[in-house]
This record gives sequence, C-alpha cells and structure tokens, in this order.
Amino acid sequence: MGTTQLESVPEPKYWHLKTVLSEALDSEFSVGEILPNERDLAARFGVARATLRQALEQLELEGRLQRRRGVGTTVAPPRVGVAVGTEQHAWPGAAEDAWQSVDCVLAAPPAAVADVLETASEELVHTVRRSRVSHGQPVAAELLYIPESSVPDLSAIDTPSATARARAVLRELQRLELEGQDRAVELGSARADDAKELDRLPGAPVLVVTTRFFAEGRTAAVSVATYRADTCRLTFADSGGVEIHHGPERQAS
Amino acid sequence: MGTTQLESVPEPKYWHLKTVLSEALDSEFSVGEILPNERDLAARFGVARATLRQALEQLELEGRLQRRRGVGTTVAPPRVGVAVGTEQHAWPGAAEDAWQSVDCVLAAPPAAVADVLETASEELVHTVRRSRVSHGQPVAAELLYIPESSVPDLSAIDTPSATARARAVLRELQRLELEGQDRAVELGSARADDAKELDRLPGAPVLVVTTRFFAEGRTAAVSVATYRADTCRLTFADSGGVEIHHGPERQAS
DNA sequence: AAGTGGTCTAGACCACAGT
DNA sequence: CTGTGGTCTAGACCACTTG
Repeated sequence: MGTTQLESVPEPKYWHLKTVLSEALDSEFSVGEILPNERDLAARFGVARATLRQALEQLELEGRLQRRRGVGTTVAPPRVGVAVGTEQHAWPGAAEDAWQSVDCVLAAPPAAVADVLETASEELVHTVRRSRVSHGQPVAAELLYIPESSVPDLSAIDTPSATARARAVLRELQRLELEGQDRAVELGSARADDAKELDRLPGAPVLVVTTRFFAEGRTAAVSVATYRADTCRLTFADSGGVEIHHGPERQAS
Repeated sequence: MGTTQLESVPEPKYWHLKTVLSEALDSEFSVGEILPNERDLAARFGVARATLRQALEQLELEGRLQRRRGVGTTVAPPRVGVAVGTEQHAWPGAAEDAWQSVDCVLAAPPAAVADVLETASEELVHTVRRSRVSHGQPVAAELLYIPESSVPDLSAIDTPSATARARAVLRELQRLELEGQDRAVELGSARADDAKELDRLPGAPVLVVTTRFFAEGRTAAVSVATYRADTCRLTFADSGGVEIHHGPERQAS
C-alpha cells in the first residue's frame, strides 16, 4: 500500500475536508459563486452534514465563505482592509472620522465600561450609537460612552430626535483638547443588536476595538467598536511619517 | 402566566444557555475553578451535549472558559493585555523586542507572502520562527520572512544550529535603517504547527498580526504573528507622547 | 482503568429567502 | 410553496490526561 505516513496521527475528517474545500475554492470557484447546498456537499464527500458544517464554519471564520440562511453558501471576496489608525478613530465628531451617528441615550454604563472610565460607577453617561460603512456594506457598530462630566455645558437635552442629540454631544466633546488615546483589539461575539446592524446572526465572531480618549488628565470618552471579523482586516498605518505604497488590496474609504 | 414576551422570536437554546452560564461564572465561580463535565452539565440543563457544547464554545471564544481534553473545563482568567505597538513589533533583532528566535530555514515563501513582499516570486527568503511568551505562557508564534536581497552580506549559511542561523539573519538585518512599518490584524485559525506551539488544537481562533517593514524604499521583511485569540487582548498604545496610567489589568512583559 | 473533552453520525424540525 | 442554512437530539467512538 502507498502509506505515505502510518496514520499515527489521524487528521480529523472536518480538518481534511476544510483543506480539500479550500483548495477547490482557489482553483475551481470564483468570487460570488454559490456552492452546492450542505446536504449535497456532505453526501458528495461521504460525511454527515454536521461534519461538513464544521469545515464550512472554519472557512467562513477565515473569510473564505459567506453563508446566508435561506439563500446559500457563496465564495467570499478577499477581506476588506479597514483603517483603524489615529485618523479614523480620531476624536469623535472631528471632520469626517469615518463614522455616522445613529442615536444617543443617557444611561448607566455597563459594569465593564464603568471600570474603564474610572468614574463614579453611578454617574450617567451619554451613549452614542454610531455605524461605519465601507464599500456599501456595514462593517462596524460602535457604542461611544461619554460621561456627563465630559460635556458639562450640554444644554438642549430635550432635542427632538435622537440623532440630533448624538450630534450635540459630539459637538460639545470637540471643545475639549484631546491629549492622547489608547487602543486594544480582541475577539468577541456579536451581541444581538450589533449582529442585526452588521447583518449577521447573534454570536458571530467580531473584532472588538476599545479606544480610550484622554483629555484634561482623565478618561474623557470610551469607544467600543465591533467589526465583522469575517469580512474585515484591521489596518494600522503607523509608519514613521513615510507614505506607504499600497498594493491592489482594497482599503477603506 | 408571566409571559414577559410572546416568544415571537424564540431565542436559540444554546444562546440562552450561554447567558445563564455566563452569569453563573460571574457570581458562583472563581478563576481556575473546574466546572462539572459536559455530560453532567447537559443533563442538568436538559439539553443534548452538542447543544451544551455550542454554548461552551462561544464562552471559550470570548475568553471566559478554558477547555483541555482529558482534563476538564476551567474558568479562565481575564485576558492578558499584550502590547503590539511599534516598540514590541520593532525592527526584528533590536535589543529586546519581546521575541525569542527558534530556528531559520531558507525556502520559497507561500504565495500570499510573496505577494506582500512584492519581490520576484521565485526569490528565496529566510524564514525565521520566533515565539513570544508572556506570564509564563506562550502567547504568539511568528514567521518572519526576509528576502535574501535584504541581507546580501550574510556569510555563514553553514552555521551549526538553526537557532544560530536565525540570530545571524537578524543581526544582519539590523544593518538596514528602518524607514517605516505597516500593520494589519485579522481573525484566522491556527495551522497545525502554530497550534502545537501555542498549546491549542489545530483550527483554534487566532489573531493574525501582519507587519511589513520598509527599508531602502522597499519591503525589507514581513512578519506574520499569530496570537491566541482566547487569551490575548492586543494593545496599541499610540498615545500622543503621554504616559497612560493603567488600571489593574495585566500588561505584557 | 477511568474520566475528560473532541469527533462523528443519521436523523428531525425550525427560520428565513425566494419563488 | 420549495429550498436553503440554523438548531437540536441521542447516541457512538476516539484521543488524551491522570491516578
């Protein structure tokens, strides 16, 4: 027999399946093309549907596939490069910072946020919802937490629409001088509301970017932005003042 | 009946389960404590083991749990903050850049890397394996790709050990002047060899940090570092020259 | 040897998108 | 309506760690 290896470490079926599918995607399919349905694929490879799904899940996690309930599985385009530098996650409200305000409420922050804000845990914060769109698709949903004490002169709380309220808070925030910021990236799973905004199912993998904004010697605002992990590649262009020539990869608007 | 909502949108069982478990972890368990085994937990909640596992998988993805085959499921400590700024991912080989060389081979790069390097696709590259340890645990495995043309004066290719060869390449690289760099973060799944080094199973979720180093007007080296997504929070401290006072969270060494 | 998590099966039903 | 992916079940066996 042509035993190249003695199968001393038998590879899981779904892992091997993933490799086979991955190669097929490279050679036999083009972006946007729809794959056979899961039941057919499972039969074709002689495995149970659950096993086939385990392979598809991984490929989707890696941004190779896109699955939509009721529609089918399609070959995903290469990940979108989304800039997350100091320019794009700038002092919120600055002349185009890539974000669009949705609404704003005044409420008690979640415990984790209160922790980061280092404020009195009972202090209310303005919570601004914003969204970020790239290439016509929503790529991120953000919650911006701004303690009342950061925008003390905010007058018209009784602004008609929630969107106008959001803009008022950001405009007021601009009066502070930004002294520095702090960023962290980690893996998370989409909460129900974020999932809806990102057009994904709850629990979908997301990259959570937490930014702290410092002004007047303290934490003046905290942004928690959740990016679709399947379609986004976060780029940080902190080159030492040099212009970088980019390849054919797509960049964020 | 106390029907708060008419179940018009019945939440999946595993999602509800995840919420319940998450709250239990907060209130009834402490870090390092081991949970009941999966069969018992499933029985206790009246669901199939597969369903219970779906909830556990999500919690592990979020860094709340740690599961080890043959051992059990334990409550994970909060994620480790790992600095990924320009200091830690500096010009490789500089006086402590947080990485430790393992070995080095001279080979043709993967297609994706050749693409980023923008070099002749057949040119051989030095491939240096490095690893990064934080708090006694391996947190990242890196592959550093350095085209031969970046270190033309490299003499002793026939160095005895692979580790010494790695050091020789990095020392030679230091002679170039770094002009800038470029970073991207995306979600991936661990290859078999990375998984082994990170003490995880193949396919485990990882954060892939791709860094391009520019010198002499071109891409002189490319680093592909894979961080454990379950235990790591990548931090970018690009504050505007200000010292940031950190909370009780743990930072990387 | 016993107990754990990891893989796999062959079914079933549900929610959703496009007729 | 039909067809798709998403959820769920009740089992089975395997790979691994520990006593």
